[in-house]
Amino acid sequence: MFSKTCEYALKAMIFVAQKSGENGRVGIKEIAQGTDAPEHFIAKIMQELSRKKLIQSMKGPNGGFYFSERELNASISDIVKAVDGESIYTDCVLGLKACSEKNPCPVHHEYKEIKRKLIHMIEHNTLGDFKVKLDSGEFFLKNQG
Amino acid sequence: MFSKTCEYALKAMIFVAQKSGENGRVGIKEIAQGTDAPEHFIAKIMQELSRKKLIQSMKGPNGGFYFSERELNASISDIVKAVDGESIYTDCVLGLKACSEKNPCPVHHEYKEIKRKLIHMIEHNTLGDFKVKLDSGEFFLKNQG
DNA sequence: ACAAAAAAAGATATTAAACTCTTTTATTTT
DNA sequence: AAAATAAAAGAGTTTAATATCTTTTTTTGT
Ligand code: FES
Ligand code: FES
Repeated sequence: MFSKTCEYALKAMIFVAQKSGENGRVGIKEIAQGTDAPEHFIAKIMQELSRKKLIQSMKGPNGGFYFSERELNASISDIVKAVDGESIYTDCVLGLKACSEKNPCPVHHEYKEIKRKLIHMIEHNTLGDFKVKLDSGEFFLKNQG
Repeated sequence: MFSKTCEYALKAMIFVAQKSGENGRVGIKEIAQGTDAPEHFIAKIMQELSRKKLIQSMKGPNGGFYFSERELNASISDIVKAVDGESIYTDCVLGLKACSEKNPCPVHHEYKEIKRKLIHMIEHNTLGDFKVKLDSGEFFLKNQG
């Protein structure tokens, strides 16, 4: 569904949302550890997200990534768009140039319902929401073991 | 959602399902044309599907691909499994090793509903069903123009 | 039997995604 | 000011997906 890069991005953002707060910033090493992602790769991704103002960063000792309130209101969808572009909105299941009513593929009418729910899911979950969810301990960002 | 290879496979299979029948077999060139796919690439894919008994093929003059009744009962899901494997069943939205109740990611509970519908969609649409659909002229396997 | 047609098979090439390594810049602490 | 820390930036590598090209085998029609 999403690119691997995007999966890493989402996990990292959710991880930082949970970890950061009063206590301060979260470093790349900690993010990589906490989400089972390759350190240098996730660093690149965070760099990009930072450039796009979806997260704050600070260099130097005690530096790292963190959120201001504003950014905690960003939805999964905002991150997905930043990394994978609009494809989830425009892709046709069978790979037609665009998913549309004018040139529908044979599964279009069944898929559009699903797509609606998919989009609802990513647009109505903010990073802030996940912070609460993860604190409950019922959800994970990496496999146990 | 599906790999490009899988999209090609699906379109090709649906195309042949529609075209074949009393009139006979459908050649690779015609399939490539009719689905906007690279000829040599789709040839490879059909080869594999034929080896997996999801479609029949015949070499030589008037040769090509065709279905027997049995194969027209195959679902989208059968083709997806043959090409992309089980990933649609097992993938976690955030890329955890597996999508499961035991190690759920933060979007799992919302996603599993969607996934259920997705799986229903691919399991309850047979190639035969598409034949009818496409004959109606309301659906397309490639972009117009 | 021979030539033509068409898929099967094998081998190779291209491209894009995923990942790594090295150097630079900003910030803080001493 | 100097040293240490950590992200930013740049460059490079690896791997997997996508695509093409060439040869072989099977079948049919003459
Ligand atoms: S046109 Fe194919 S999913 Fe909408
Ligand atoms: S565990 Fe992530 S979607 Fe099910």
